[in-house]
Amino acid sequence: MKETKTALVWFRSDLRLGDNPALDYAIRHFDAVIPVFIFSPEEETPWEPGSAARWWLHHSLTSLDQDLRALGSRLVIRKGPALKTLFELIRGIKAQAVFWNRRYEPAIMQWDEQVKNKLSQAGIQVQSFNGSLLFEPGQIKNQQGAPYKVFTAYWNKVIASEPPPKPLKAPGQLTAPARRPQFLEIKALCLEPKVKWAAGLRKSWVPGEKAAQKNLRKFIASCITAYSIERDRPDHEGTSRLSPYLHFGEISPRRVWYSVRKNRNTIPYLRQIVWREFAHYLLYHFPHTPERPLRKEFEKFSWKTDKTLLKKWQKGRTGYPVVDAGMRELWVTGWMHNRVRMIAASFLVKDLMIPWQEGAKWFWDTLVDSDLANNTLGWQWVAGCGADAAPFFRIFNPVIQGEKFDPGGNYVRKWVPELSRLPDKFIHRPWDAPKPVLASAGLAYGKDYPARIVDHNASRRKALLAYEKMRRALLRHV
DNA sequence: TTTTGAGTTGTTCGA
DNA sequence: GTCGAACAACTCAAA
Repeated sequence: MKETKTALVWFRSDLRLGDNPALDYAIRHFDAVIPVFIFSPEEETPWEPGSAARWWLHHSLTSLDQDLRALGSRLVIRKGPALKTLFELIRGIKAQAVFWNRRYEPAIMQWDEQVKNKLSQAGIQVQSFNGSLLFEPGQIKNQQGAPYKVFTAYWNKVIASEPPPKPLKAPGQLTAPARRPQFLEIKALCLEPKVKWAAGLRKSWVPGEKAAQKNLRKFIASCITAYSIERDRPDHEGTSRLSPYLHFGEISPRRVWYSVRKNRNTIPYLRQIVWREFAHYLLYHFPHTPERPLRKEFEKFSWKTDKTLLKKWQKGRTGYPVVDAGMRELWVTGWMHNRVRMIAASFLVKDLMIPWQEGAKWFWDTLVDSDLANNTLGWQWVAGCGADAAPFFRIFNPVIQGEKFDPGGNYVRKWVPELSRLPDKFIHRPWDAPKPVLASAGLAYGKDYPARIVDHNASRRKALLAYEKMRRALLRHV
């Protein structure tokens, strides 16, 4: 009798069955395939999944397990360390091979290298695949052979290159091995928060591959052509909201790429998908950037550490309605509209002059889509210290931004209900509202809703001065 | 090697 | 109300 060939497929940030290169390869070359997920946050420090991401992961694993059951399989859940666990599984079921889709975070890539070497040395067949990016980050270079630091140049290169591989079909069935290894219940990973805090997340999201596909279809059918304008409106549903699904790999960027029919109207959205790509590319080539600025001169910037102000920002009590709305949306739903992310981030970095790393940490813990590459790029972009960043003197005015992108104030009214009865004219500047207006809106200004914690005009000037100082110091050095 | 043109998302000021 | 320039040079990438 012929020996049964068994392979492990190690699931990580690719919690899907469709367009999953590692799974596809294993099924085509092996008799039995065992899907495995190993939870080992200690191998991701200091960027282990935050609270919101853990909640998402719990439900995403549940969904993946359900989809696997429909194919006659189950997801084998274990706790790390990854290498040790893989060896245990291999011995237990006599597997000959391990396959996985790569992650591109610097620390994880180092672990992967080790895992690959040790497994190979033990005579196990090992192969990793690209399941989460359109292009291999190492392969795109400018004419000088160096990595791009300007998005448009990167974009031009990408669209002039060979298109990414077409997405792979999901398997129709999965042959289980004769003996299944022991596994944990998903609950045993303790991913769900103990406090009731997850209610807002549950109300806002349905994690999982099916939901991801449904959302993509819906977005393409109804929003994508108006995306370039509507994406800036936090009071409308103009974005795809695919970020958490992309982060956990519940949908692949290749699927998105090929589902979007390319014409003039859809380019703005594809550009965003390529921005995600660019973020991973930069993290790959500049692995220190989650902690330190890409532009070195910013290490000399005179940031302020003020725990009280940071807390007020985190809680959405800055006194600037659009900033507070965003921070509260984040806290309740685990997500914030991108336009508002920029406004809120600019406020932290420039109005409060608190280091961008503090903001990045808070976002990391509270976002369901927290992604090291995207989060790093976003914060460094706002702070002016990253690739292709906004110049530092470009400072968002929270009132103007609010009036421009939430003109009816509906976004603010939704998330800052104590302001909801203010007329449009004052919804983004309650400090200007005359007493009778406040009274008829039922608002005790400074009590129900906080007075501004800083004056934007003054803090803007201070930030510009600090920037000027940093530049001068740099020039003296040269 | 040198030159040239361009660079996600802004605000303010003055004409 | 609308428009263009200034902000402040600098770095990047291609020719």
